[in-house]
Amino acid sequence: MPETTARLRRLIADEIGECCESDVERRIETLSRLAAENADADGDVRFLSAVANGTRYRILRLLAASDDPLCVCELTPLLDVSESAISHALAELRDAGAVERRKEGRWRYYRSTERGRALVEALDASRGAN
Amino acid sequence: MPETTARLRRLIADEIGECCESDVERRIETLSRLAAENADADGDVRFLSAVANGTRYRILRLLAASDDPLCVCELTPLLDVSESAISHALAELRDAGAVERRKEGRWRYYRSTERGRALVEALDASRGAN
DNA sequence: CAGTTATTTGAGCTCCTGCTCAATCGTCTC
DNA sequence: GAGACGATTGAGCAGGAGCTCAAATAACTG
Repeated sequence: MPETTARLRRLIADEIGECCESDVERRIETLSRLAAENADADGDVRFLSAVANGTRYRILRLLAASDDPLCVCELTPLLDVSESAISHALAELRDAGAVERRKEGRWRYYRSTERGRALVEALDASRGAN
Repeated sequence: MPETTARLRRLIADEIGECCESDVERRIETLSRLAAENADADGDVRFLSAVANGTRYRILRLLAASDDPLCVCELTPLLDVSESAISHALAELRDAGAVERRKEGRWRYYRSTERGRALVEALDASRGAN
């Protein structure tokens, strides 16, 4: 990584007049601590990737908004993709921890997790904020 | 859509003993209203897609956590991808409304939007909830 | 236990994503 | 205005995502 810090060094020099190697290192140190605080970046990205898709996001919204859990056959008529696609989608959402499943006879009831609801609420609350 | 409601009909029959066509329609009606309430699904998915990537999510976290806006050259040494990749990433985050830009001489300073911060906070708050 | 029914799983195909490299755009400095 | 500099943009490629179809499970029903 020879060139990655050259510009940063000049930026710091711009800001405080002078800049030696240790100034650069200190700044990088500080910044990298920022993002690390209570983060599980990979887990979060897995969660976000699961939700970042029209079909899956719509499913999550339905489940998050519904008081009682819903079963696959209730989702099917609302989402113009195949039943199979919905099942695949639910599996991904479940892996990611956005959705939970309960078995009951041959029906499977799905509902949103806390985290799923938290995401939907955050998006609703911040809509049009900026 | 010939087959999409057949199972739903049987589910309702399971639940309430009987089920006619209008019961099915009423249920679908109710459910589709659920997800529609204060939603902009496409916009949300665009936003989520922008954030659902290791590089972009790390950038967002850095910007969301930092008190002052950061410039590209401060991000570069923290994110083992090219400067160009970071610029692409920032452009996507900006399009999606997760990040804002301020020009200052030849430097460009980026900071998170309200919405970007809201997302990060929701994820941090719900970590390990389920 | 043979047949339905509700859902899941796997294969496979197409299209989209994320990166790098090279070229370009504005800004500043001499 | 020539050159350096910070950042951006576009082309292009490898690998991943999202869907459908067909086949497999698992549970109930006679």
